[in-house]
Amino acid sequence: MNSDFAEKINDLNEPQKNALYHKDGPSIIIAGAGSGKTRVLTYKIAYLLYLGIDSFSILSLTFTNKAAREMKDRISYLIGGDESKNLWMGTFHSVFARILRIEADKLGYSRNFTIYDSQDSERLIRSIIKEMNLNKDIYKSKQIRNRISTLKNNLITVKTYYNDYELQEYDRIAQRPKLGEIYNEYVKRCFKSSAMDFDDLLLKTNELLNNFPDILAKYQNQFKYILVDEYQDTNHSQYLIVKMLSDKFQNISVVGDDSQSIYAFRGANINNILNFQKDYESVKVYKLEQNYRSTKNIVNAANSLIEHNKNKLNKEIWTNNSQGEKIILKKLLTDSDEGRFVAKSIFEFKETKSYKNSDFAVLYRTNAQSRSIEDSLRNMNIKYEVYGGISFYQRKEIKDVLAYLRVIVNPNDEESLKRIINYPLRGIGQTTIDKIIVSSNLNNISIFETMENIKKNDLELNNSTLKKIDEFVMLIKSLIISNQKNDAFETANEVVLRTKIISNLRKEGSLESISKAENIEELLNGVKDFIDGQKDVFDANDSLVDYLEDIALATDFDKTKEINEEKISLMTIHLAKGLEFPIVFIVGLEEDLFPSPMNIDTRDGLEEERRLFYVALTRAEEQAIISYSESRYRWGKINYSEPSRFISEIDESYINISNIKSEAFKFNSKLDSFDKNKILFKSDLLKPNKKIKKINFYSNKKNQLDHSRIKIKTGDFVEHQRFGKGLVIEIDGNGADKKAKIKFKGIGIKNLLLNYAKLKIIPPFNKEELFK
DNA sequence: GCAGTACGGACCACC
DNA sequence: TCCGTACTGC
Repeated sequence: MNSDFAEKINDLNEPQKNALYHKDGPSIIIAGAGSGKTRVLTYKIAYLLYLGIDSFSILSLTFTNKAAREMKDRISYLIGGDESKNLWMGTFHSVFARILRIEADKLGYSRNFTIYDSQDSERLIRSIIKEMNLNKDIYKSKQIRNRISTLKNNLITVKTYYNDYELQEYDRIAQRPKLGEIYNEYVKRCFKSSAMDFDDLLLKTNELLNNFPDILAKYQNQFKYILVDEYQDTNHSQYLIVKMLSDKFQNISVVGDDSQSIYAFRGANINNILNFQKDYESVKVYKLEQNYRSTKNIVNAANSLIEHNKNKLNKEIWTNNSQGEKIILKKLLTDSDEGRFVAKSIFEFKETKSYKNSDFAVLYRTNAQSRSIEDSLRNMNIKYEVYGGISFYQRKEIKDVLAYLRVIVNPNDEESLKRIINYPLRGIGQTTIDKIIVSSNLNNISIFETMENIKKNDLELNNSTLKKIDEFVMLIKSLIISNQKNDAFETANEVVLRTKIISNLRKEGSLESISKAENIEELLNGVKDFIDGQKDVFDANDSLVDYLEDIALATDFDKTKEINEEKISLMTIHLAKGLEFPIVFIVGLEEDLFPSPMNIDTRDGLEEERRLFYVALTRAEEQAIISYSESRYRWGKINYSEPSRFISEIDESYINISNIKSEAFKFNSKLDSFDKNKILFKSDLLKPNKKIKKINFYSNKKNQLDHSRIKIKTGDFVEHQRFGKGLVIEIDGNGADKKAKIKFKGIGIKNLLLNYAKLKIIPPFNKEELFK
C-alpha cells in the first residue's frame, strides 16, 4: 500500500475528513452541489483499502457506470496497485444484474436472460393489449408500462396487486380495469422469454434476497462495507436492497443531496434520504456545505431559489470563491432567436476571453429543445455534441442487428425474435406470425420452440411458408452453434454477412440507407472494441452475453465518448447532474415548459421541478445565463408562453435584470413591450431580432447567415437529407407555404414545403445525372 | 404478403 | 417534426 495516501488526505477540508474517517456504523453525508462529494466518496473507499479492508468486500453503488470506472482509476492512483479492480462498483442495475446472472437458476431463469429496455417492454405491452382486444386509446401502452414500472418499483407483484383493493380501485377509476390482467400477462411473457426489464433487475434481486436466506447471508457477509452515491435518487426497491444487504454489519454510508433529487418520475423517493436517520440506529450525519465550484453569485442565487421548497434538509451552502458575474437573464421572441442568442454569446465569450468549446454547456428541460440551438450553432460553425435523446442503440437498424445477437444468446426472447423473423424480408408475414404467437401462448412454450416444431403443430400454413420458417430456424441454430466457438465480434460479423443486411442497405443506395449501413458498421466496431478491452477477462463464448449486458445497462453517458474537448455540450438538465462547466446556458425558462406542465399540479411535483432548476444553476462555475422566449415551435405550431415562475424566485440582486424587471417579474409578457426589455450584454450582437417570424436557416460552407430556406429558387441545385441531390424545377406559393417541385437523383419528383424541408443549396452538378 | 402513404398523437426527464 | 399504425392497391 502506498503510504503517501495519509498525506493526500490533507487535500480534504475538515468536514470532508470527518466523513472520511467514519469507518464503521451507518453514516449519511449530505453533500451540497459542488462540495466535493465524489472526491470524498473516492477517498473514503481508498481509505478503507488503505486500512487493509478486502476490496472484494466493498460494494459501491454509483449513478453511472462511467462514474464507477473513473472512481476506480482515481482510487488506483491514490493508493497504488490494482486492488480497485476487485471492488464491486457500478449502478444498481449493473451490479445486481451481475448477481442475478450468478443466481439465475434459483429464480428459474437462465444465466443468459435478456434485459428488455423500455422500448421492448412497451412493444410487448402493446401486443398484449392488442391480443386482449382492448381499446388502445384507453389502454395506452406507454402509460401502462409506466404504471407497471411503478408497481414493480414498489415491490407490488401481480399477486399483491390482486390482494390490494385500493390499487385496483385506482385503475378502475382511471378507466383501465384490465390493468391487472395486462400486468399478469406481461410478467408471464417476460418469464417465458427469459427476459427481465429494468425494474425486474431490482425486483428480482429483492425476491432473491427475501426468499433465499442463505443467499442473503452470503451477500451480507461478502459486502462488509456498502456505499451508495446519489442516495436521494434511490427508489423503494433499491432502498430495500440496500437495507437488507447492510443489515448485518450496518457499515453503510450514503451520500446525497436532497436538493438534487430529480428522479421521482422513475420512482425515486426523496424520503429515503430524508428518513435515513430514522431507518438506522445511531446514524452519524456529516454535512459538506462549502461549494468549491461556483462563484458567490451563483451559489447565492441557487440558494435563494431552493429556499422556496418546503420539503428539505437544513443546510447552508456557501463558498469562498470570488463574487463573480451576476446571472444574465435574456428574453427572446422566438426559439430560433434563442438559438441565435446562445450561438452568438458563445462566439462573443470566446472572442473576449480564451474559452474552449468544452467550457460551454447548453441545458434544457426537454430533448426537443436542442433543435433550435443546434441550427444556430451549425450556422455559426461552432462544433457541438448532443448528449442523450435517441441513443445510438435505440436506432431501428441497430436494434435489428442486436435482436439477432440477443436471439443467438437467448432464442426465447420474444421481442427480439419478432423483430427479425421477417427482417430482412423472407416472406413470413403478419398473419403467419400471429398464428405462431397464438399457438405458443396456448401451449405455453416459446415462439422459437413453436417454430422449431412448426410441422407438428397444425397451424394451417402452406408448404412454402413452412419451408421459410424452417430455413429461419436453421439460420438461427447455425448462428448459435458458431457463436459457441467464436467471440461476439465474429458472431456479429457472421450475422451481418449471412443476412446480407449491410450489403442490401448499400445496394439500396439512398442517403438514409447508406447511413444505416454505416451505423451498423459502427456497431461492429463497437463490438470489436468491447472484445479487445475484455479479452483477458471473459471466455470467448460468454463475450456476447457480456457485451449485450454492457450496452443494455449503459447510461447515456456511458454510451457516448468523453466530454469532447472541441465541442459545446448540449443536454437535458437531468443528464447534466454531476457535471460542471465554466459557462452554462439554461434555455426555455417558460411556463408550460419549465416547470413541466405535468408537474405543476402538486407541491411535490413543483418542488421537483424547482430542484431541477437548482441542479441546472449549480452546474455553472463562472457564469450562468438563463433565457426564455415569447413564442416557441412545438408540435409544428407556434405557441406563446409566459416567463417561468422560477425566474422571479431567484433573488433579483443576483440577476443582471437591467430593465427586464417589469417584464419577467410580473408575468405579463406582451409582444408589444419587448423592445424596452433588452438586457445590455457586451455588444449589440446580442440584441433580439426585430421580426416576429420563424425563420429557418440553411447553412453552407462559407457560413452565410442570412439566407432563409424560403429563398431557394427555380434552377437551384439542392441536397435533401433523405432524397439526396436534386434540382428545383418549380416554385409555388408564398411565405411559409412556399413549395418547391424538385427532381431528385434516382428518386424522381417531390413536392416539398421549403419552410420544413432540410434543403441545402449545393454547387451545380451535371443535370444528366438526374435522369439516370 | 408487401410497399407506399396518409394520418394521428407524441414532447418530460432514464437505468 | 417523428414515429407507429391503418389503409390501400398490387
